[in-house]
Amino acid sequence: MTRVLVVDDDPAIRRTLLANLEARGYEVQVAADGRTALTLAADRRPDVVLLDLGLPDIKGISVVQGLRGWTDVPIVILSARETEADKVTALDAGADDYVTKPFGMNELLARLRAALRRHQPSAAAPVVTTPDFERDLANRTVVRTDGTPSRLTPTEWQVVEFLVRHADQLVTQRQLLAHIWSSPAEIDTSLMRVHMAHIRRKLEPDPARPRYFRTDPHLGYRFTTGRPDD
Amino acid sequence: MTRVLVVDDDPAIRRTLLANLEARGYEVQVAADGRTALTLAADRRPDVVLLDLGLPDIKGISVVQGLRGWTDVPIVILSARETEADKVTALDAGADDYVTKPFGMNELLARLRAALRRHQPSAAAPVVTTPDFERDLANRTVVRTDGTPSRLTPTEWQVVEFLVRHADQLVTQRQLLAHIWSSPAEIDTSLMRVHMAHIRRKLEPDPARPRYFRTDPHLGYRFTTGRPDD
DNA sequence: GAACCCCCTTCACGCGACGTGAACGCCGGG
DNA sequence: CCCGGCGTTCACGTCGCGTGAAGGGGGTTC
Repeated sequence: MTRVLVVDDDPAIRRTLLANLEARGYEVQVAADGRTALTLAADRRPDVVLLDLGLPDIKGISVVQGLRGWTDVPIVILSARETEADKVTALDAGADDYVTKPFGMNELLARLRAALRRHQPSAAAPVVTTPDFERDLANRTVVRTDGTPSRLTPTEWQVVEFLVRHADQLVTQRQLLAHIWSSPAEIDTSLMRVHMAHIRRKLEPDPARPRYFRTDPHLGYRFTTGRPDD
Repeated sequence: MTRVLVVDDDPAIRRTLLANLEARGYEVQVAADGRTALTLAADRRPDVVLLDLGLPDIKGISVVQGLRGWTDVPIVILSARETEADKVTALDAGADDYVTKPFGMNELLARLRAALRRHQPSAAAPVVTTPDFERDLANRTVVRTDGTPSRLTPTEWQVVEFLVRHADQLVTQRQLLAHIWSSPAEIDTSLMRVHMAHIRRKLEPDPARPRYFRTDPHLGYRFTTGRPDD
């Protein structure tokens, strides 16, 4: 059963979406404000999020950022604002699609299907444990076995998330730039290097000789839990 | 460099898109009709396709279907038609996004970035295997059967790639120089010799007596998986 | 509204890996 | 015996990568 999280402060729209989605066999959760949305998303793990940008408590954009800090769940924006700047901001924050109100229900459903279709559900468990540290998804912290906890910034978290999701696979610089920075060409890799240095300092037992976050020269990086072999 | 395939029969729109995309660092290919688009897509393997639905020869929808038959490349539809039915048809045929003309360039670019961001290039990895080593295309590594993995530098990889693609065929020095170093004449072959030595040292069981990367005196090299016969 | 703080980004520098050219030794053929 | 092609080694310049430090922008707090 596909789970949809609907976030909108307008009860009428919530009702309409709920009815239409359930009629088509989706399992629907609803939230009226941003905080509830973030909590529900973490708790129920929806397969797709329908998000209204005009929320009472926190900005819709913050909800996008909050979600993107730890999940790749598809996000379809619903908004009455239709200026280009609004759309660009939301899409670059990590949203997958942007539909302006008033919207046609059939089009919305088609865009929903498109978003679901291209999303490959993350294969592995969101919790990763290595001999040296453990990733705590809930509070976005990492606990090292020597006791010292460490906190990752949003960007660092995204990089770790992406690498962990492709464990033992090569992740090219290009993939990272495209996925996290939406950068068309590999114009500048220095940013990545800085963030990788920060990540290693926080997670690696010996940052100078990385065991988990390895470098593939001229290609990219890879996360591996394997033996420390060289 | 990210490659974009632009498909539109209107020269003015092609020009506009070409200029804007190239200004942002994309590598752009253009096609004015559906057949050209399909050929170009198969030939050049773009990272994303911008497709106008109103084409002279075949229906835009057919282009979407033709592409989806063998590739997951993101497709962003550009169309003057804005009825819901058109959008639903295109999206359900496999398109990733649908933008109606006239469109804002910034929004289009943002949607392009979004489409690129969520697309994970499929790792279709033809693997070459010999009794002594195995070439892993996705990971850009070579694993020798004795267990020791080996990493090829970019130049070495190019040479191996070229030779393997012409397995059991003679590859002349001139071909190698032209393809990898873009040197018109065989001014200097010492470079090749150095790189061949490196490759053999990394891959051959006995570098002094090459089994896979053989020399054809006065002519060039050849890669063969056959028996060690002489 | 102003002072903070966090975090992303940019720059400079050192180090090691890689590509390149040249020199040398080996071998087979003329 | 000379000569040319090939494999190997070495030195040097360049580039990619890791690291430290500083700038600046957005959000939060009072």
